[in-house]
Amino acid sequence: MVLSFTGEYVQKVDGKGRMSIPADFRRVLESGDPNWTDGLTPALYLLYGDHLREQLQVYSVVEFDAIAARIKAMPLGDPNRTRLSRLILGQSIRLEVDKDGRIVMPIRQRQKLGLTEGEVYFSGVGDHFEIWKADTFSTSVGKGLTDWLADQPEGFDPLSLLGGG
Amino acid sequence: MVLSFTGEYVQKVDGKGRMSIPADFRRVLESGDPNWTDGLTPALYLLYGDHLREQLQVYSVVEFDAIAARIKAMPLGDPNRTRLSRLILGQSIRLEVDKDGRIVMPIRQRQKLGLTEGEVYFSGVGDHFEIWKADTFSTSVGKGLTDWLADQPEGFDPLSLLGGG
DNA sequence: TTGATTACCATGAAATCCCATGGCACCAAT
DNA sequence: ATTGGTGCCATGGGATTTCATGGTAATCAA
Repeated sequence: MVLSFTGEYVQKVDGKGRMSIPADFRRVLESGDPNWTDGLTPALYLLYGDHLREQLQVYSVVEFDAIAARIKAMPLGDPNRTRLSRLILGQSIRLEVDKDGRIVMPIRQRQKLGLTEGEVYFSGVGDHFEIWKADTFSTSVGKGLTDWLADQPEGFDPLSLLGGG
Repeated sequence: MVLSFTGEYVQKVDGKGRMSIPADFRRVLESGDPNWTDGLTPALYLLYGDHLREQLQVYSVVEFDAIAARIKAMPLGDPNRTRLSRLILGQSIRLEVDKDGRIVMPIRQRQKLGLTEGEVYFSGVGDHFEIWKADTFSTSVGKGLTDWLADQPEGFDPLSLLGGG
């Protein structure tokens, strides 16, 4: 059974860069780590490529491996393969969740979010989740979404945006 | 468990050509060296063939052996076998990581990167990693990538370049 | 001998481990 | 319903180890 990341959470980051991974997300990471068994802690892949502006992304091991395999399946000379290799493989780190349920995010990645310590915002997006500086998300992204909603007609259902069906 | 090389790191090279292999990469090299056990130091293969312009490549022992085996499996008369032999087998050196986690890169290979001492950039690419002169990478390759990203539409996700599913 | 290479130590910073605490939710028994 | 666990969760502090790096001594080669 493949679990998916849903929900949003705010956690603290201390001076060492430690942050608790929301328990619900840990369950998903565990289910997505082939090497995980009860009692162990799961691994994850933290993406920080240049295509990500103010956020980082986290994938489970199986999801990341699947992406890596698809990159590897592209023709060797393809410039897009090179770009993807640099952005996805080159700009990501494998991290282990520690036994207290935390990861230590390196200083470089924290700086990309615009913080060394403080609060981060986690947002589940199905096959991965995003990490934002809490301030950044609430003032820019969250704001943008509520503004957009305000422009929609009364009784608007976002599910109407679904294609196909 | 086969680990893969991910992430990017900048390290210093001193006048003797010594450079630390990023700790994460050492873990991958260890897992890819059949002769490695706890307490020992792993070996690696440094490729500097003429097909590599301003970079060098490093493969773990198992990965390199696999490539070597595929070359040997080609027909003896095949001119491509000869070419591959020269570029991959002929233009590579086996090195041992020392107990401080460093390798000594010979002067010839450093010169190929355009440096004798200074800073080098490591970039993980899955089954191997690349070594660049730090300046070269940031001004040419890194620059090219960010320029390309700037040309993409707002909210562009590089994963959309993946083929198949 | 002399220059180059290799092995061995030293150090500050950073990362990791281990333990401790308070809070909240869930369950059971009164 | 109230009380008292029991356990997981988020968070903090201190001690310990690892990393990256520089320096010095020993070894090797010509």
